[in-house]
Amino acid sequence: MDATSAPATIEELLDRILALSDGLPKRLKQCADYVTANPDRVAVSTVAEMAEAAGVQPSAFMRFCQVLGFSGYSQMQRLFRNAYTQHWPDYATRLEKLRQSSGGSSSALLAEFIEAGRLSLENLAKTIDPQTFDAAIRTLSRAKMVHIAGMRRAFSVASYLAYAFEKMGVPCMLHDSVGNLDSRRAIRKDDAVIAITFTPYSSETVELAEAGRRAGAGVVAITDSLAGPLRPVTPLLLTVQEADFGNFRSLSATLSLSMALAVAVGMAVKKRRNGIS
Amino acid sequence: MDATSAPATIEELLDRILALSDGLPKRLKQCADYVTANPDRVAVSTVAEMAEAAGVQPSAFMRFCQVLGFSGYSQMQRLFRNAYTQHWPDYATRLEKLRQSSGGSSSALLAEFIEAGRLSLENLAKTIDPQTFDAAIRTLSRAKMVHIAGMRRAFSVASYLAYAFEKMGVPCMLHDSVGNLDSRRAIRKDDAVIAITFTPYSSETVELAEAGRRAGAGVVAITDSLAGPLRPVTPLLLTVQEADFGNFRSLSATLSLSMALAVAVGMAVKKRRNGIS
DNA sequence: ACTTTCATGGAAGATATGTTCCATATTTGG
DNA sequence: CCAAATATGGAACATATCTTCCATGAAAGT
Repeated sequence: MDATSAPATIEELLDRILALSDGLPKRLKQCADYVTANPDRVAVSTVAEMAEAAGVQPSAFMRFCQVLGFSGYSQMQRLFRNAYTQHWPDYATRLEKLRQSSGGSSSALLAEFIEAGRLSLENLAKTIDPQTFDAAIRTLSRAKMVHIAGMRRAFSVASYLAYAFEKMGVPCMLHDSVGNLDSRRAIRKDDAVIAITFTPYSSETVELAEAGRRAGAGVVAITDSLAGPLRPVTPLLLTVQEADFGNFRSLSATLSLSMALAVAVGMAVKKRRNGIS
Repeated sequence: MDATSAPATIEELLDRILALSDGLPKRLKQCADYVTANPDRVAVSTVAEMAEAAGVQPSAFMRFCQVLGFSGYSQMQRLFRNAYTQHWPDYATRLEKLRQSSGGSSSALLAEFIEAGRLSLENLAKTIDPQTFDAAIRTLSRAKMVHIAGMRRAFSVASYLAYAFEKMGVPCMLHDSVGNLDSRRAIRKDDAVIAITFTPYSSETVELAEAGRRAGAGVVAITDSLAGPLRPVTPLLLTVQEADFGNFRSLSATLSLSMALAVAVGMAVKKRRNGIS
């Protein structure tokens, strides 16, 4: 018989999962992963639901509970049900609560940023022009190499794009100013440049885009205004209006756009390769 | 027969309770009062428990549910459970479908990413624990220097944090692997580390957080699981579940959280300085 | 290659929970 | 004060859910 007794708190439970999870059989590991990633669902789900979500049989999930020291799923669930009260089911109400939470203004701040993000996303869905988006994808997917430029706040977007392109197998180069190297010369005729900049526009980014244009490369811009400094450089302007909150722009919309762009380009590149070969 | 159909949302339900409650028999009114006062309990309690808490018999509570238009307690409970359980759509298969439908319009792809972002934000609002958030802010604002660690996809978050801290006048250092320098030694006792990593966790980030802990620095983690490798390192875990879309995490929630964190810390630091001076 | 041990999936059995029914109590209207 | 209508409590019934068991399949060690 297992001498280990049941965990008394969720922390204990998570500690125990962490301690055991390396030496666990495949299916039980699946359970462990799912529970640690979605601990909140335990309170409101049946074993059958949990098992399905974790991709195992109910009986496997039962074994998982027992390995942890519980008599069964019910006992484990009791732990989560008792600790449940904090989370409030409805988004609107919950947000309202965050905003008003008297414990300090920090939660209210978070609520504002969340709302700003949501507004930005909604706005993006409404304002994006599918034709420009498609054209941008075509341009980027034809390029031998994609150069990515973004400074300051746009740098996080640029670095994400680099990550995503890399993951999708699209050759790319992230231009940063480490060591103050001037890498403009690296852009060639059959490359493409993707420039990201917002007011106040960063001159380095604009210059890189211009260099790309001079070299005959395709240029795609992600920016916040149709009339910005990138307008003369390229017609492929993807504009994103982000809701800002006290000088901090949400970036949610910009990042979603970037992800979609990266994935679409990656898919197009793959299709092109298969088509040619 | 009651022509009224079951409420479809929790708001509707509460509205209906409010509308009916004046003309309700004594026991049913007790039920109404208890439910409006503790709506969160419905998702995790049995009828018997609810009835006892409301001071009535289970059968009375059943009648209450039926007066509201539900077939019984289960149906009403389903409302609360569904509202709580975030059912992320199955993005993996959706992406596959998009890929296969050769016409696969890129706008549809973008729409999916926007939707993923929106869901992530809503989920963040529902699951964030204000107390942990506040504690994280306190820890970071007391630090002489904030060290930021994040690799791969988390790097864009890290770089944004660095930008925001910089802008708020908080001394910070972004740890990247440029030149493969080992910068762990730079962490001192009265510093703090903010480590960002998601499954599959990056060992460099975890190591940096551990180094911080050993040095006696405060450690704050932004991650996706309560039981990840950062759990043994610090209790200050800010967990964010992002909707995945074909292996691409939305990051909207993570970034909103990061912005709020940066601004709150910046404000706290300024207050501290003014208080001391 | 064989045996032993362990993990797995499915289905059958046990239990808890939801639901209904009806006799009794309470209220309402004459 | 009486009769009709309605509300109430408790127990019986039905169902969903948990839990266990065992035959099968996979892995590890000899």
